[in-house]
Amino acid sequence: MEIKTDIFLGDSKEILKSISDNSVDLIITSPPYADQRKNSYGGIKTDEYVNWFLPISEQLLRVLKPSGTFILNIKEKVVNGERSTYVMELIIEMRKQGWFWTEEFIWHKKNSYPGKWPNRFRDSWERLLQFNKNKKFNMYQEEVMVPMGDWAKNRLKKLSETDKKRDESKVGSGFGKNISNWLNRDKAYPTNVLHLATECNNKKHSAAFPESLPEWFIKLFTKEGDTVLDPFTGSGTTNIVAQRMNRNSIGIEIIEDYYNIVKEKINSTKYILFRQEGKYEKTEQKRHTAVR
Amino acid sequence: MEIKTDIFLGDSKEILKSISDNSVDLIITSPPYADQRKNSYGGIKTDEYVNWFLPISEQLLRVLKPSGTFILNIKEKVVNGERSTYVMELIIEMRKQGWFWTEEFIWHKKNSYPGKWPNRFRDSWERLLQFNKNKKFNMYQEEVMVPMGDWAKNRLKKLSETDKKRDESKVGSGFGKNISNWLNRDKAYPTNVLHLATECNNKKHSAAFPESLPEWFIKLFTKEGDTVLDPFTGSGTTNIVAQRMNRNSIGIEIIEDYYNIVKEKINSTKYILFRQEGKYEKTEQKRHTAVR
DNA sequence: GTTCCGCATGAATCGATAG
DNA sequence: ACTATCGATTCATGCGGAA
Repeated sequence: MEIKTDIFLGDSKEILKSISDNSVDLIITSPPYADQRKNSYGGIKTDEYVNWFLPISEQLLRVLKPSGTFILNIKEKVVNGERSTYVMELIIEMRKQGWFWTEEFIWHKKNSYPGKWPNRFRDSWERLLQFNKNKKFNMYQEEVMVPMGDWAKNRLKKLSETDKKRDESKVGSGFGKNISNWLNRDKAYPTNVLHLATECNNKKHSAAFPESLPEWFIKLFTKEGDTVLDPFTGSGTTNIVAQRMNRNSIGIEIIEDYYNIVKEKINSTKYILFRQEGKYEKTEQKRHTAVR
Repeated sequence: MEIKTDIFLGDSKEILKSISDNSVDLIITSPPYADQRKNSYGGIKTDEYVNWFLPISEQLLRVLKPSGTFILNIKEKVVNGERSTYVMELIIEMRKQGWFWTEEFIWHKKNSYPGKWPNRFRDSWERLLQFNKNKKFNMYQEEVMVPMGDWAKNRLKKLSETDKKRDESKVGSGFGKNISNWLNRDKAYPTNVLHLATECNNKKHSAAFPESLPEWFIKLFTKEGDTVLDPFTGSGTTNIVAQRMNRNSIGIEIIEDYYNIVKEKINSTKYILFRQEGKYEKTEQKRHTAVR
């Protein structure tokens, strides 16, 4: 099997035009959030955000397969003591474009940014908006089943054994990091609230989401050999995870420095022999118990 | 001190007109959600929901004190495989009325309703929208502080004691837990994600939220002697909790059966002995941690 | 090799200060 | 008056170094 990973340098709005209709199984991205500051990464102003994004979502609608899914990670900023409404306006406008707004997952960021203010608490969650092209779409729910039981106890177990599991933590994380418990035969379907910590290590790109986030959705909405697209690929997390999980992927990045970083980290083609596929199976313990 | 609890029978839109301007410190309510079925409780149709609610929120804006807060518990239903957009439209329209949309808390329902669907997971969260009349409002953050979640330091110390404390720890965000064991210096401010279970005892009113929900917001946004309003009081949870916490409260319910149930459960006046106002302010925090 | 502890830092926000 | 910049605040997490 041959897995292709294509990273493009340029503006998504333009680059997307070169991608075929109905060719992508999953789009997952975390676009630059609206920001009033001018010099920040991709700083689109709040009141321009919807108009900036709509031409891109129009292209995304075109390239997505009818059975595909679009996951949009976004959160509105506080402006003048108030939450902005551009995300809500965006949802409403995207529906007019033809998107179905199927679901809103919540990403609960367990380690949110600290701070103390007189009128609000720390912001500890982000939206993961699920859009679809049709009401019927591919969803492999069994791939992301979680062990039954009290979530609180589970989390505590994980935390007390964090040190032991340090090495496995990056590979395994479906919901969090506890892989050893996956041998339990009693499993349940997850809910639409995801508990993941942000990765606060030395990424050069400030806005990377944790690998477990794209990993979870790639498991849920694609199978091996499918194609994943991230039109704001940043440090390339989506593409790296996709390649590791034997999915073809496309990444687009407008900033040359990030583009170069990603190009260095990823080979454009990954050849999988039978042996290597077996190796992947061993690393991803969850797949063993999942129903194909 | 005398605490008054007034329950009214009738339509909120009308009853609210009898309440004075700028007289309420906190409005917290869980209105009937939109529903396509006609015979369900308060079944307002999806596409009529915003127009149905706006006259009520207009009255709420009038009766709320400038320093007050409005907490709206709501979640959009799935209609034809899609999330409805009426909540977002409502937020946008309420801002036009003059409300500030300060924040959106997430209520993570740890024990969400069971079920399995081919195209979605269990819905395990609801919105708690915070609206304000001014950008400055009363907020008593210390009242809802939670124990520090730094288990790393305590991991392998005092295992037995730690285990006991863990159940009350950060995962619960202070809901339904015994706060008396907390030490002041071990506390942290909470985030905008609230973790609490729905109460699954068979209330006659189907849409009751758990007592810990209004309790948390009453602690956060009011002090003793303040006034709390629930324009859709249902089984009276908000008023019962408010009275127990020595807050005046107003409840409005349109369905006579519920109204009667609440009237039976609550005395309209509660007299509190031996309260010294002067001492109260300084010892407020200790009192709360001691009593609860 | 494991366990323990210190520390940097992360899609933040407000309010004060400077231009 | 209005905008741009900066410091203070604050805590879960994972990494690195030490025991």
